[in-house]
Amino acid sequence: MAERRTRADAVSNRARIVQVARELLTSTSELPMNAVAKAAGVGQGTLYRNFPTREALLAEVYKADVDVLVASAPDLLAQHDAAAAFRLWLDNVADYARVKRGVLAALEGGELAAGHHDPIAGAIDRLLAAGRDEGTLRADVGAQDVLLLLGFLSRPEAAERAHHVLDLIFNGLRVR
Amino acid sequence: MAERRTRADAVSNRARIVQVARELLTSTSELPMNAVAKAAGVGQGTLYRNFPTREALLAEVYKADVDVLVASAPDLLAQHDAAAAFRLWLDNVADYARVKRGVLAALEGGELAAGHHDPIAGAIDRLLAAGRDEGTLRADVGAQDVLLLLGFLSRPEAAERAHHVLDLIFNGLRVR
DNA sequence: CGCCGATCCGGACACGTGTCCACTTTTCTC
DNA sequence: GAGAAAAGTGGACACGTGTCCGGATCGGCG
Repeated sequence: MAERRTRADAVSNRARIVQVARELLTSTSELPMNAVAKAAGVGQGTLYRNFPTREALLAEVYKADVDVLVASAPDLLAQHDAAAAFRLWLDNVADYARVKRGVLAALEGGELAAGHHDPIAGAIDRLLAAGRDEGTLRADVGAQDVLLLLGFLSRPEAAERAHHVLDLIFNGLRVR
Repeated sequence: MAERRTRADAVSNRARIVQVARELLTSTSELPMNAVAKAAGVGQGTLYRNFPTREALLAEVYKADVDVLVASAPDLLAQHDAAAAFRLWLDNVADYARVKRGVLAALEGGELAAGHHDPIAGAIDRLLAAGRDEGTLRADVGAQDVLLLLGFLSRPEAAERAHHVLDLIFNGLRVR
């Protein structure tokens, strides 16, 4: 029995990778995986074992930001009716997206896998449920749908039209 | 003056590339550029000069399909009111997207460049304009917005929810 | 017909991604 | 503390993308 604990060097390696990635992202928005590996002083194998995809790494780097975003949902719900809260939350997402494309990439890697269940999806679910109870948002909408619609934010040309398109999306989610 | 005409071999090469690409796509949905080059018996340079991006190549391959899609817009408008026509057209897009992801990729490469002006955008503009005149579709929507929203179709997990999400989008574009 | 220069060819390169596995290091056990 | 097994390492590889440029090739012209 007695599960072996994870090796000390493994932990520090993982931490150093995230650290290095964060630093690299301050200078450019590029994030070559092999550069991360080299800068962190680890091999490609180590990097990819810790973070199978670039998204996984970005998710870790921007975890804090994502957490703020997720946490803002209940706050908004406390201060506004569900529809307004939802609308405001969408704007928050857009703002984050504009500053750091990475946040977007992170949430796009959305875990469809079992157990893990994406916190962003959770936040959206909350907002949708509130709107549903309130009778202002369509009942046939799931977080998955919203995530799909929000995907446009990752396109580079979306920046300017973002808020307008969000308007259209929001309009479509309201009950008629 | 007297513009030199394009060399005969250049023309045949271009044609052969498209031909080969089409054949490769019948077996798999993958389309490695270097494989195309090799199969067509040309160098990478030649391939990339003719089609700078994979999307450009796909656009050429699926040109016929896209043309059908574009041509269907006026037909639908002739037989239905603008809102219905638009809704039906969106379904057409989704159907094409499901069968051939390539069509999607093709239209996503949407020429923002001058002069060329994307035929798909043209079709959308027509539909939108009709809806605007009719008073059933929002006046503040551009083809660009619709294209952005339609982007979700290229995500692999969109397949099942596609029609539902299109419903939401359509709902958002209607006047309230 | 044959030359000349514009045009086009095509493969070598530089680079990034992601996988694989022989080897090293760490932890546990005694 | 010593030994062994497990856990982790890291760099070589295979592959795909896209660029670049020396040289072959074609079309125009005398």
